Amino acid sequence: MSSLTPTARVILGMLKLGMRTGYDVKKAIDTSTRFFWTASYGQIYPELKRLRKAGLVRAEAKPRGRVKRTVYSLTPKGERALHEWLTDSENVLFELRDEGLLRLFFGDLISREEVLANLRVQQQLFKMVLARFREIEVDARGGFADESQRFPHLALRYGIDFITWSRDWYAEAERRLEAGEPLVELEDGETGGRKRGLAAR
Amino acid sequence: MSSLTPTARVILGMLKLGMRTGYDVKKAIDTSTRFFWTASYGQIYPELKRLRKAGLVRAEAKPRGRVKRTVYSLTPKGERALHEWLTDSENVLFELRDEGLLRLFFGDLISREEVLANLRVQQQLFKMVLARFREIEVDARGGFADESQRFPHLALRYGIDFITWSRDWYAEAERRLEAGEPLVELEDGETGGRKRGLAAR
DNA sequence: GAAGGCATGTAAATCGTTACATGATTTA
DNA sequence: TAAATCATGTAACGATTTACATGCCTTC
Repeated sequence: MSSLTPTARVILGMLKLGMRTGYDVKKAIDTSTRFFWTASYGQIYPELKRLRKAGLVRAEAKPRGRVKRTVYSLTPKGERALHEWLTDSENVLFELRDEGLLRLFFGDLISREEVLANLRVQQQLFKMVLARFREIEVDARGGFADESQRFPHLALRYGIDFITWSRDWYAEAERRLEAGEPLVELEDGETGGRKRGLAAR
Repeated sequence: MSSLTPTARVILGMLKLGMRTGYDVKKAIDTSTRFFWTASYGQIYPELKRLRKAGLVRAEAKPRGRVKRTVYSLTPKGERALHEWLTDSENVLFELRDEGLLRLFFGDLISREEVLANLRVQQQLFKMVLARFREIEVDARGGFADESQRFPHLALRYGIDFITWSRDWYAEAERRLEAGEPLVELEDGETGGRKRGLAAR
């Protein structure tokens, strides 16, 4: 099992992808993994120091003019730890915290109109997120999206596709609630009977 | 804006849905919102005490035999706070932490075979999650799924549909990587040109 | 009589955000 | 010359998990 802290995982990867300073790493996170893996300065700088003490990264003072600046890179030990984590399939962390869904869960406690309003607000939020994603996708041409770095783009695609799917799911839920149709379809049998999800198309 | 802590939100809702003890609330969370909203005993019991001090819930000692037992219910103030939160559209919390995606993001740092292995492991995990979800959906007949409580079932449906979608997305990514096809399709124009997501069907 | 479920709690550790502080360099 | 960006860091607070501790009641 990998013993890297959550923040260490993204730091080591970003350093390997060419980021050099803590500031760089933070910027890269904010423009790429932010949707599914965040980290703040309050995590990054202390973690870089821990990683240095543990011998996974080396630090070099590389001031730019009079500005102090520390450039980090992976040690062989850090390379090994990164590769080990990337190919380890135990306990893959997956956490979701979705307040919109929690509200939907409690939909029976408010009026139909209030639920409809919530469903519409959610769709608006998804549309705003999508707009931001699309900007990033265009910007990214200069950043990660060259031949040797296809996967950052693929992960971004997952984000766009997921939010699109989710927006459509909410739209369908709204439509059904408005039309007075059953919210969830009845099961067909256990086997083979491909269960049509609410937003299946 | 709602000032309820994350744990308070789910506790108040669960009490309103009929849960009575801290233990009940925990069990309800574990069998229903766990996928998108968790809470541990270490959160729930202290939070119940805070809510009582704040006057949002009342606590009655209702021992069962010799076992001490505290039964909670909402005060009018608690009802108001719950309703306010359920209909408040500011700052809707959405957080995702997905290690599988982070690994995919760093796919350029490992071999094609290793990426394929990761994609397959992810699909297996999704299938296991789906199996658990389906059990819950069947069990839930006795719990939430009566006429007056349709929305818990709908939220569960979202979970099932989402994981199903995600599994399919990973399957398509695997297929493309195996076939040597481009991982992300090129854009067609800005307008109207319905961008086909990787796993669109 | 053993196992599992009901029930309540705390302590320690970890994880993470937010707000603050500082100052140089580059660009408009 | 003002604003944005580069760059590093800390302190306080808040959220959360894990592990531990306890003991009764119900079902097999």
